[in-house]
Amino acid sequence: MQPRWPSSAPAPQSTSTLPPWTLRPRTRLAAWLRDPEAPKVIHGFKAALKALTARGLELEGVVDDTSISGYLIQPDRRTYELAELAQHHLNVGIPAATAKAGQLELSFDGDDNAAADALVQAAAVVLALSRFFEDELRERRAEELLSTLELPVSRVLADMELAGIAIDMDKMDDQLADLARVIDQAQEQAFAAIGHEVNLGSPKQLQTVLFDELQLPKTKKIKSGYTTDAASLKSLLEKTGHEFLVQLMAHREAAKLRQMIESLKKSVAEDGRIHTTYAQNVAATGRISSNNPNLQNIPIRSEEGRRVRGIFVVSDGYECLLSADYSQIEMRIMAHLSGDAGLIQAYKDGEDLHRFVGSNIFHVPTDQVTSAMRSKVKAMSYGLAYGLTSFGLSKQLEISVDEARTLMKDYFDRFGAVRDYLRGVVDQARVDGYTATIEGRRRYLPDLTSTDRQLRENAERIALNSPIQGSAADIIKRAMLGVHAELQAQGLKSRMLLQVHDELVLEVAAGERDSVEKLVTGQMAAAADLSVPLEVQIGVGPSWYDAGH
DNA sequence: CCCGATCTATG
DNA sequence: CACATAGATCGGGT
Repeated sequence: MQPRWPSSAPAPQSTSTLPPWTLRPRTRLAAWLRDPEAPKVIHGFKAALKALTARGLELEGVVDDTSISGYLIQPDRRTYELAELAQHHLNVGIPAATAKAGQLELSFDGDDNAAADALVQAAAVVLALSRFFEDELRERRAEELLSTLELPVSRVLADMELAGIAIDMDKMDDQLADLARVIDQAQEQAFAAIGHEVNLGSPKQLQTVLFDELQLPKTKKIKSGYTTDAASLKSLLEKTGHEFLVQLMAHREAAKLRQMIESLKKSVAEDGRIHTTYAQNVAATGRISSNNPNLQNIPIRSEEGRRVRGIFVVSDGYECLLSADYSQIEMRIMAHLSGDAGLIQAYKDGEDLHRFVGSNIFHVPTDQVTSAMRSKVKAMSYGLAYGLTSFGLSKQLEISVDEARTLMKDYFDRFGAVRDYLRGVVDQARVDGYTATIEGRRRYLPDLTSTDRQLRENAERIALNSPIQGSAADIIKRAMLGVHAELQAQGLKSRMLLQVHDELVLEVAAGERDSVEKLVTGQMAAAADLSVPLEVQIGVGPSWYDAGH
């Protein structure tokens, strides 16, 4: 009996990013856990025990029903460990597993019994191995984060995945038909503009058309020549007014939307709903990611794209969809973390932050801040949390580097605490080797001391951003726990469906609208105790489009 | 059939 | 020469 990690194996490396392995699908896992008659558990577990023993691994502690499920619902830990297993090229004894180099995949395409068995076996493996990682968990001071935040959130996510969101198939088909018309026409006119056909979806062929045939001015260089991205096409159009560009851009946008809707259509389950899968262990900052399909990047910025949100609808028995989002949460976190008195007061006073900042750095009264000034300020304020450079700002705003530099200087002259904070974060991270969020979630950044300038500066920008983005992730996770618990406590039938980083989408049961609105606002606002208030905006409507604000 | 490159959607 | 993601398509290489 060898309960130790194989001595030949290298020690697990501490990495800043948790590996992207997921034990899927959580929807079935959640359903299985809720299944009152799940006697197959015991059978599968015994088989797992045997498989483990055969490989010289030992299970410690209580190995009854309770402790099995206890580990089954620890996806963060579970996936981390399975990934480690893969790194060590160990066969975990799961029949459906295929272990390539550096990769381990669990497949549950069989019947439910097989799926359950595989899950239980995976759980047994995790149970056997979890203690190898307890040291690292302790080292990272992450026990509380895991037990009070991530694990409870995991259960909430399981509910959300299982619920899914209803889809209006007719509306979907209408939009597809509309887009097909736009695409056909744009393609036809694009071909007419250059006198021949070309694959509009091939950047390489487009390069030939734009820069060889049409002799348009050169755009930004990329590995394969010159870029044909949207920003460049737009600037080319402004310079040349060429009809081909108009049609190409129209084609790109419509084709992209059609593709997205087609893909969403394929994701609609038997129940007429889309069930995404959330991952807690992919984004290094602590954000949740969504895949299969990704419901966190449904268009909103252009009106054409935004209409896609109209296909996400409220279902029978419910009154409406409700969208609740944090207003400027990252800026507020920056105000809080930096302790900048001016910013904090502005938020406390409920001012329009960008207008307020604009008035300060342009030295005009707030009512004389033009929309051009405001949008510059907005771009800069957001950029600060990304490690903005004057060059980057100049490109973003299409202004000179000098103007951008002046803008930043004026900002820091007025809000010095922000500059000090940003500088301090990087210095501290260099000393500690990691950054931390308000909940203590760490991101290790070994590259901060690299001699490679590119690597080091990348790490520095990551160090600036991670506490901010990560703290926002912490906060909305706390809010989700609060909303989930409070819905239950008040015996409401409304339910959370989606999370989009700073937004929650709920399906409101008949007659519950007022209480849900109050509850969600309250829980989101109270999810963290910052030196600035957390404001929550609410919208309701029959579809996600209508609930937007 | 895999994978890097390119492009684009979101916060 | 901005932070964090997911994913489609193209086209060259295995």
